[in-house]
Amino acid sequence: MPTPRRQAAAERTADRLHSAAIHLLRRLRTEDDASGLSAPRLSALSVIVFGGPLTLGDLARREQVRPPTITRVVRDLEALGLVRVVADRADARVKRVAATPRGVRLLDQGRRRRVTALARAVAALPSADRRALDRAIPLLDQVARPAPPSPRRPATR
Amino acid sequence: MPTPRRQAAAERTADRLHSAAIHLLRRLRTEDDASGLSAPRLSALSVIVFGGPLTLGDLARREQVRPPTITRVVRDLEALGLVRVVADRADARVKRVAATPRGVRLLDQGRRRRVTALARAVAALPSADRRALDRAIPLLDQVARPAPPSPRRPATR
DNA sequence: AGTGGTTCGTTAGCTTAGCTAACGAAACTA
DNA sequence: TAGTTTCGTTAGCTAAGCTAACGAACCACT
Repeated sequence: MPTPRRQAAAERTADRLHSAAIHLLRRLRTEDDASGLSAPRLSALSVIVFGGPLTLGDLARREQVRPPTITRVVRDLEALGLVRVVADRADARVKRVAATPRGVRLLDQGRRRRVTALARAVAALPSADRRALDRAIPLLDQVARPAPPSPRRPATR
Repeated sequence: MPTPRRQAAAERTADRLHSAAIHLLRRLRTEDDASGLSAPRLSALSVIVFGGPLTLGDLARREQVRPPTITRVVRDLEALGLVRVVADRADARVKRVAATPRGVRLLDQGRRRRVTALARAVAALPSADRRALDRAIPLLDQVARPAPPSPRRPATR
């Protein structure tokens, strides 16, 4: 494919991908209700569960939001008994946040529900379509990755 | 494929898709600012541009939001001079919304800017991968769609 | 011709989740 | 010890979603 046409085709793909991602996210969000947690809270909880005890600043960076947003999310999650905030012994400015057993349990159930709804839709596809989807997922992750400094893949652990 | 294994495979696919969608959306969100339009507005404008004149109800369904949300989005897009709302001649209840030339232009420019990074990543893929990705996008939209009443695709125009 | 239900879109008002600006407390530096 | 930086919070704004309630237009059926 000549370069200009290839570029145009890539932009069309990127545009449709953008739209599809928005729609998919909306769809997933409707499943959040069942868990009782909204998407941002679930996402933060997920990071806390898998990321171990984190400072609030780290959590904000991982979630790509500003500190005040994290303050509120953590406050709410704590009020729900899903996380526990403890003072750092070495530095009195920082707070560390960790998941409670209840938080871990709820995350797992919530995620399962979300995935299950999606899985039903996936299972309803003809098998050729399922294979096509399966094959595309690593590509999604790849294009979602921030532009690497070198064209060569830098041995990502 | 036997049903239990098929179900398990679908759950794996759904799980990975869930994760990929989150990553992709985060990545895209960082590019949104350049266009001057928020993601929901851009998405609605895109549907209007490519979907021809639409009723507000149709637009709401396509965007998977409730009517009041669309009322507001369209009002704002109209105030920005990007779309035009006209009365339907046959039915005085409905309104049709179409893109203005400025809307088309802005979508194109905004889209171009916004998806450039993504398009670069897409263009960097081997052509077989690009084809695979392209093929999967309608499937993403399909699994994102709320569960249809019948398993048979109902001849969608 | 009217009457009763249905559909389309809007208005009102609420919630959630993001942001910036400003600030206090703690830590670091010189 | 005095100034600067860092961490998190508070205050207050905006965007974007929702439900409930409603008016206007249409449709069906006497």
